[in-house]
Amino acid sequence: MSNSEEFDLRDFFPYLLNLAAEESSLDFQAYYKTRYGMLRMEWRVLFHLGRYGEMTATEMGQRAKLHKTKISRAVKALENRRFLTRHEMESDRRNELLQLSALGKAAYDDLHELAQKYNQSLADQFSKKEQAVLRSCLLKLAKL
Amino acid sequence: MSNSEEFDLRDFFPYLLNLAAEESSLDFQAYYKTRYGMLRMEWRVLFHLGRYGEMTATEMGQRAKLHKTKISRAVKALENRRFLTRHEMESDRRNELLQLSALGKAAYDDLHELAQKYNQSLADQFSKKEQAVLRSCLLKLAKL
DNA sequence: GTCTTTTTGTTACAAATGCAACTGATTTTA
DNA sequence: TAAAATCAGTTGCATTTGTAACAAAAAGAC
Repeated sequence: MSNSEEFDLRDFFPYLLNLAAEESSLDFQAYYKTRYGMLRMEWRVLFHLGRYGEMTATEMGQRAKLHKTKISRAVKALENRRFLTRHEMESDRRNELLQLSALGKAAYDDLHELAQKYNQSLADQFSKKEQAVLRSCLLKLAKL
Repeated sequence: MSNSEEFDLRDFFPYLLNLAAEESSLDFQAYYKTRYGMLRMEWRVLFHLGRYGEMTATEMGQRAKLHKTKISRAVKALENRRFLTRHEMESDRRNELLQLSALGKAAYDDLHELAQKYNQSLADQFSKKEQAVLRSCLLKLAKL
């Protein structure tokens, strides 16, 4: 029925990508979760604000391809924990400018630095050449 | 504050992997979802049984690194839809041998073939060399 | 001007997941 | 062999997510 030459899950890129994504996120996730009580979306929002400066939720949604409900909830959670503040824009009161508080910036700096080290430890498994190929393939697959 | 040489989300492998995994799964996911009403876990369980033959839930859990509750629920759903049957093992009545029904096998054959084509279309974006590097990096990252 | 449409962001409800407690079967220990 | 520990699998509950309906503000039609 199923001979050993057959197409295997280990050959199926979506499967491999999912496993690799989960596995490679675990330790970092554990850090921001236990240290700052953040969820993945909250970490992403924090990162975007820390990295690219203040912006509105819609702007972030376009940049990061995140749905507005995800952002809305992450922003609320971050606001409750005093990591960011919102400022209604006078030009259009539907828009809110999001920006990190000092607390948020401190968390960003810490996580940013850790992310960099963490990433390096992942990359160190591979040669420079492999890293470059991997990165460019992932960018293509992610349609970035 | 944040200069443009700074470490970016696009350099962060866990992030890239997550996006690539999501994006690359979308179309295939849509197929088994609309065609067979399956969830991701159900497709994985179906695939394992179709590809590797009958086995117990625990065996599958080890093979696929899936938690037993996920398997339990996926098995129940597949059983309800008549895609598989269970057989209590006489040697140890805690164990249940899972095997695909004819219906399940048909679904597996269809999805297996599609997965292969789908995978090929993903792979076609890259050179043979790149494909090999990508695959080996992902296997390492996934700790397989 | 006011009526309709679009846009920003929130909320409500259903589905999916993770974790821990549970049942029933088997093995170990004393 | 009786009590305790272990193991396979299930269920319940709390958390997270996805979808769609929603309210408020702004823009456009007329």
